[in-house]
Amino acid sequence: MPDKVRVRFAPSPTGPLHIGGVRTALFNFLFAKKHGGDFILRIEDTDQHRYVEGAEQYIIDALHWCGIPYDEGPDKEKGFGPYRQSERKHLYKEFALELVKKGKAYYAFDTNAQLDFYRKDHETRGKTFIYNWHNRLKLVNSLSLAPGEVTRRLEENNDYVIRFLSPQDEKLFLKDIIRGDIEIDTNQLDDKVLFKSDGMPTYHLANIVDDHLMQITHVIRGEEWLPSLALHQQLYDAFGWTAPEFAHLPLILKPTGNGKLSKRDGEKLGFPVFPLSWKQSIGYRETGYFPEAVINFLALLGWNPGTEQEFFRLDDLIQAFSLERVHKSGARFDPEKTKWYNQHYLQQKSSAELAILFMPIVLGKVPSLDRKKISYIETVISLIKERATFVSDLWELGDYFFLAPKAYNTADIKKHWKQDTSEIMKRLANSLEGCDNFTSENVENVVKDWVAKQDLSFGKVMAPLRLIIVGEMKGPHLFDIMALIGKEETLTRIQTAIVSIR
RNA sequence: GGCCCGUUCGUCUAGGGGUUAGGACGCCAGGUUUUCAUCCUGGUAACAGGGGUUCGAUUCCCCUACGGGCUACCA
Repeated sequence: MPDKVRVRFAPSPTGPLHIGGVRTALFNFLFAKKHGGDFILRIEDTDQHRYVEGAEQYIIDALHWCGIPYDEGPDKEKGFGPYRQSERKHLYKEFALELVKKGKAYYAFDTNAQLDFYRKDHETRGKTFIYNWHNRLKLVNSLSLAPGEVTRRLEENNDYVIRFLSPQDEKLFLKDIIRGDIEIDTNQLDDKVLFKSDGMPTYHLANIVDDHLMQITHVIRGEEWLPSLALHQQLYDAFGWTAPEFAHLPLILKPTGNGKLSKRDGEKLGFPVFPLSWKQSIGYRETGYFPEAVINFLALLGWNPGTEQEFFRLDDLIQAFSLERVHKSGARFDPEKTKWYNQHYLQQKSSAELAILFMPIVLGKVPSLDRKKISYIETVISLIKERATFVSDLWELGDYFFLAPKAYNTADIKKHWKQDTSEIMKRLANSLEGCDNFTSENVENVVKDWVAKQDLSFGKVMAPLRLIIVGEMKGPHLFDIMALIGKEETLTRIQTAIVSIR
């Protein structure tokens, strides 16, 4: 690789970036950083009709949250800008005209209505209408019209588009880093519109011009672009430019059913497809996923290092990444594995980090809680975090550290609360009363000594005691819980239970 | 329909002419535990089918099937 590697992520601001787009951005970023190159964000907003307010900012925010920084972009001018195609509008027409001059493209005056008619008509006859060599002379364009007529139409400001003149009977040999060699017969290709009647370029033209001007060395994009590769290669050739190398990424497929993952699957199947929330659709961030988990999961979807390593942080990915190890086939999205990754990264975080994230949730449930009790929350988290996948799980897992049980699990009562249990608990409470230094160890000793003297089994005492303190048969070491909520609260809970159970 | 790309456990995947086809998620079972979970151990489960090539094919080639993408003055 002689030149400095420069790659770009070029989303269209037609809505929120979805998880497939994030992965495309990620792979671009990884490739750039692996080779010490630059990663560029370019906004492809050439379609004014589909422009969605806020989408561009969403893309920027999403990349930021994911931890995928770009070296150049709309808000990071580095001499190759502007990075928004709408602001580069003035550039494209002369390039389109250059191709017309070279005989590589031509004017076409067909109206949408005419074209629609041809398409529908062909369809009803079981055929496909393709605007190319076999019918372009029967259509309304500068190839079929007399030169004077073309000039007249242009002078009268008739609507026109500029189409690429796709060659006849040629074989194209294309190269893709992931897929290898691809052979295409140009007779199958259509004369794609390069320049629209609204004065804007189409994706194809703008893309090639900008990639060239921005000195992009590698184009890494989704597989949906593979059919356009032939056109793009021909465009580079027509301009006399050296084409970048191409890599087409396999698509991310729906977890179940057919087709690629779509924006609607999230709501239907109950998992996020967007990094951040967008209107009604909840995002990964808001669901409680850590960006590390999302990145790790996404990286392993369609790529793997060839080792058995499963956990990668961004820096590890940069080290290990290579396009050669990207798969050819589409990968089904698996929400379960994403959760597993999140659980892993949650475990990696310290109780102090988690306490900061958990605090607002606790405050929401117990508004009266002393904000200074962050160290208490930290201790709680250290006891329960190993069973959590999300920060939000922490409440369900440890609510009894903050509030006395409102009810007791009926199945557990049936199983563990016998005739004499109330009496036993009453006596246990008495002996606990005498425990002055209420630490986990001391409480444990007191209870054990007491049990030994009573001719009772330890289990027969512990089960109902857990029911009293927690409300059901769950949670960490019971004496840790008792010590943490304190002697007074422990005794209160025992009293409450004796009165309310049976 | 046409064109292009693909196909290893349910899912993500390793592997690659001779392997007991490996790992991970999930699921199941056992162990640990005062409970639940964690954790540990084990188990379940795959080379789409048919032809070649070859001493030998899951691996290479062809066909079929299936899956995916594209087929706009959208990107």
